[in-house]
Amino acid sequence: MLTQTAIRNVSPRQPATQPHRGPVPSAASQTGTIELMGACMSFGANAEIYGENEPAEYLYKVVSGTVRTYKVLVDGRRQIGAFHLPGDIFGLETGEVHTFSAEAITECKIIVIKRSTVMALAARDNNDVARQMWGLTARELRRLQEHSLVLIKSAEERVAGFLLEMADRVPSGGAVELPMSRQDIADYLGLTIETVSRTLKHLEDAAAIEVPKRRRILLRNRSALRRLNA
Amino acid sequence: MLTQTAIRNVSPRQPATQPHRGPVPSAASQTGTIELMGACMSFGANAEIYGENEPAEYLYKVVSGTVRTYKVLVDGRRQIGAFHLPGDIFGLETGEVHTFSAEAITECKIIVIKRSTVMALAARDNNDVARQMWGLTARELRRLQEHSLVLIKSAEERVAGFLLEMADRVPSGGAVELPMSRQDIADYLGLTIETVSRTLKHLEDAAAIEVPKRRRILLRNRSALRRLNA
DNA sequence: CGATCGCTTGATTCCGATCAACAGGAGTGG
DNA sequence: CCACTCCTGTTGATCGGAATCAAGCGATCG
Repeated sequence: MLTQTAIRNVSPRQPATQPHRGPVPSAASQTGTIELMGACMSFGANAEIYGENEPAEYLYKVVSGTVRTYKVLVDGRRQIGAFHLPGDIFGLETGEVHTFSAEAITECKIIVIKRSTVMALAARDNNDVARQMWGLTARELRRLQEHSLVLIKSAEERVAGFLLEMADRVPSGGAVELPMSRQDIADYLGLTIETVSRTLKHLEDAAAIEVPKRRRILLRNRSALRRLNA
Repeated sequence: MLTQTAIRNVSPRQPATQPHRGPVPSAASQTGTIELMGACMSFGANAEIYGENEPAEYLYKVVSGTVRTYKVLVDGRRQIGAFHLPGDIFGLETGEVHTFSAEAITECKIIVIKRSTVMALAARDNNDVARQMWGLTARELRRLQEHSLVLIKSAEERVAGFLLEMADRVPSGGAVELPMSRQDIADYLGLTIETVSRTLKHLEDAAAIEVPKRRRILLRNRSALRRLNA
């Protein structure tokens, strides 16, 4: 068992603990054109799903759990590009290799589909599949375009925007259950954990949110958050 | 002829001066599948090409000149998403409206193609066109994914990275002729003009670059820049 | 029960923003 | 030609927000 911890910055902040396990046939949550062709796999918390620059042989759909995709610079700084929640498809590439790494944040069940299968289908028969792939890519592009605005936002605006984004994606009525750590949030928003923590406090003091448990956040005043979101 | 101009945003830093002119038949620089179907138009410096949330009826290919795409927040902060140089295609959307605004930075010649034409072609005959569209979208996604790393970079790293990016795109051997202002660079990198200016000075002092004219930059030491790019 | 981990809170530092003045062209008109 | 303005970019001084450094705290777990 790896006891290597507490290195913190200088390298992987959340070292992956488990490599791929063999495909574990399991019930898919919903049906569509694509996910019929794949097997369901399980990943433990912090398990690596794939690494940057690895050949992109598969495409993934989250059944349960949460996934982060990220890049790390040589000196250990990490940028999380996206969080993927149940229903989301990720790992879709047109190039030969993955442009990001992917890790399970929590325990995950994920449908894994062979890329070649999809591509062949898109090429031969059905150009509907090709359009579906294009649609997914474009959707991801729009998300990232929106996210690029964080560059010109203050810490408060970033955190407020993040909470609204999460609230939209997990329609659990007023309360947001965060699957990811403060460090993950920080690396997604380009802030430090301390700043994320302090900013949540500010928002709580301003009565915009309530934080009954660390990972559970109630949005008390969405319009205030939206105003902050700039 | 539409004369509707100059409504623009609340506090335009670079107000658009000219609306669309009528299509001006002109020689295309290169041939491909797509640009055969379009007309060439001219835009003056700072002319608006399209606005955010306007219906995305066309798709654009730069023949000459440079284009910026951007979003502005209510309070006037601007984020430039991309610079488009000759050969680049932009304005491609899967949704019904543009997610960014687009303006000519310099005088531009641009091929304008009806979106419906391309889409119809992609749907009916040729699924090669659909794949080409997908490829373009994916390419843009990768660019933006790479750009998202600026969030965790210092001013020096951002500017160094920008210069290398531009040098790659304009293969003019060692020297980079910048078509955009310092303000544009700043809004692309999430910095201020002052910081961009100072950082260029630092890089010059460190003998990594040379700035004989304001818009002309010589990369003296690329490996140093690459090291800074982190 | 200590131990570890994830998070919070406080003190201080520092990078880049802001405020402010100035410099160098480019264009204009006398 | 020069005097003028306008515009873009540079440079300097100061400020401020977030990073960094450093404890401390409260869960969860062996």
